[in-house]
Amino acid sequence: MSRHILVAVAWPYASGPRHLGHLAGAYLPPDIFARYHRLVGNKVLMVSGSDANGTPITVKADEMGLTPREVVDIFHPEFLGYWETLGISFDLFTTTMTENHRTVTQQFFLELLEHGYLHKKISEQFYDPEAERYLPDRYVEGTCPHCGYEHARGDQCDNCGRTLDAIDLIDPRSTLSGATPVLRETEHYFLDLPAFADRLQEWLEGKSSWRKHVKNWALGMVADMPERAITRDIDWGVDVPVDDLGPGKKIYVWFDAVIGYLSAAIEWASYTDDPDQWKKWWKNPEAESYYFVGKDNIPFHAVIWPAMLMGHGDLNLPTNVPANQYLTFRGDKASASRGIGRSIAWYNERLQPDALRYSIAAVFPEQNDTDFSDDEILRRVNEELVATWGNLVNRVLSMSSRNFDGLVPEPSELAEEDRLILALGQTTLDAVAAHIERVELRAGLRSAMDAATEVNAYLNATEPWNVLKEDKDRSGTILWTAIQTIAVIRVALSPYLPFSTETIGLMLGVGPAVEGWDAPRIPGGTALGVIEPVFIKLEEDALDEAPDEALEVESQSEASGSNKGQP
RNA sequence: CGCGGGGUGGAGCAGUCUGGUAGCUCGUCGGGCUCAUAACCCGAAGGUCGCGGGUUCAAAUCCCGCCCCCGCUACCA
Repeated sequence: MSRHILVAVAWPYASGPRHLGHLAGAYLPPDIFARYHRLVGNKVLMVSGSDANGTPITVKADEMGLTPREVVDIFHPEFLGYWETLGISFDLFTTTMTENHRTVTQQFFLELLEHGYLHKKISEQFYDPEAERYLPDRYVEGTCPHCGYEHARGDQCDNCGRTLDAIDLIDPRSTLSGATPVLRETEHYFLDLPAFADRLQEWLEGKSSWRKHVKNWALGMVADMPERAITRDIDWGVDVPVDDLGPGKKIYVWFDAVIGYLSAAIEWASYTDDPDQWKKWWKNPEAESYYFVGKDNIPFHAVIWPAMLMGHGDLNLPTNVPANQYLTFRGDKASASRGIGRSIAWYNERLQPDALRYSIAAVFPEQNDTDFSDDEILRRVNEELVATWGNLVNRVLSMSSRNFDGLVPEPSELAEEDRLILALGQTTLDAVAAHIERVELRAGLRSAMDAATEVNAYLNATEPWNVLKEDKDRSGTILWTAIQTIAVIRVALSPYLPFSTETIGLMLGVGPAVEGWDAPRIPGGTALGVIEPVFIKLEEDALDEAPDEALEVESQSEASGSNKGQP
């Protein structure tokens, strides 16, 4: 029976290029997960979009001398380019600037208001009398109350690293005008999170399959939650749908960003011939939803968004939030100034998409921060992808093609060793499926690659190239067996490596598409395609950059913004 | 300060819940093979499992204390 699966992907801020950390944390995992489920026959809806609101966008706009909308118009297309090149298979990648998103957000707000979960509260916030506007924390600078550092930002002190409250700064200054900001009372709507504490706790404790760091962090947070402001004194964002706060208020970005998962599903459905079908993923209690985010976003997706959904009612809560930890580049000194700032686009220009997908998926930081470097990419690609899998395909198919008239050999009687390796195919599919179902994507990839190693060993043991000289039938049987197994491993790897999957399908004579999550049979006599190496072996200096280029990348990274995925 | 996660052979990770001679991928060294993108296969060396106590016949695994790293809502990967 086919399941409905919502694959919700963290919304990247359209404030700068994305880098490999984002890819590993939030974008590649959901694609692998979604591709697998589509092959199994489940109904997948995978949505996300550019987050167009929020301080990072306005900061960036001020920096570039553009309007926030113009900033989004620069980076949103860049993101679309990443997904296209890397095959990240969104059903919809929209933005939070759409009329639809505005409407859905406002309706959500009104629903919570009606249910009594939103309260107005007056608080104090810094106001810049010269610029005539309220200041977000990071627009305020002053002396750190903890260490005395004179240029601490309102949200954090760069010297001692402590998280600050702007109000605690000594001798505060506005970074906009230099003026001394004054505290002003301002009224805002707050989400009554404490009202959900008990329900959240009960709900979270039932999540036995969640990753430990996600569940425990969420549970720890539930124990002591303050009410949380959902409006702000800013002029860029979604309008508050009630007018009793007075002018100059917008919905706070984190509130509208998570609603994007819902609004994007609704927008997607509006383009189909059944505009109501988003409900199959959101209102059908059997439907599942998986939220792919970085670890910094756990509070929003494992606690606050579920609370909002509970308050709204009639919408599905997350099935799982398989948040990844961080991919770090610290270990490689040379990369400290390069790898971090490099955009996904930079790597796309230098690597085959599947090579990048492979090297990242092999090190997904699923349990803890994982260190990564350009050397690691080269190694993973050359020693694992090219040598083990690419070479297996190449050695088997070129031998078959050359000695059997470009056809898949006809098998004769199977030996025990052949049956064993054929059985490996189904075992591998089952193992990979089990891992992906549990969102253990790295382990799933490992299982598939292990199968490739076993086939290589089978070939070394059976030596079809020698057998060929005395017993062509036997040699053909061995090659037929290897081809069947390659065909299965191709299926198992297809969620990870969609591009080479197509290439290999053409070589195998079965066409580019994978039909389903099961072992295909390729009959003897099938015409093989043109056989050539699938993956390009990388030169050692493939990721070294030219000197002049370095400067450009450096400045780009300076300008580049939040690399956080999310609200 | 507090909360969560982590600290395992040269690198990256699994194992910790359900104590019982420390495992995987890569690298290194040696061997085999030669169909294949100098690719593939086999074997070996290499770890007092962050530190110090404790429980136990037995601890990477349970308990206590300490140290270090990452994150905790925005430009930090």
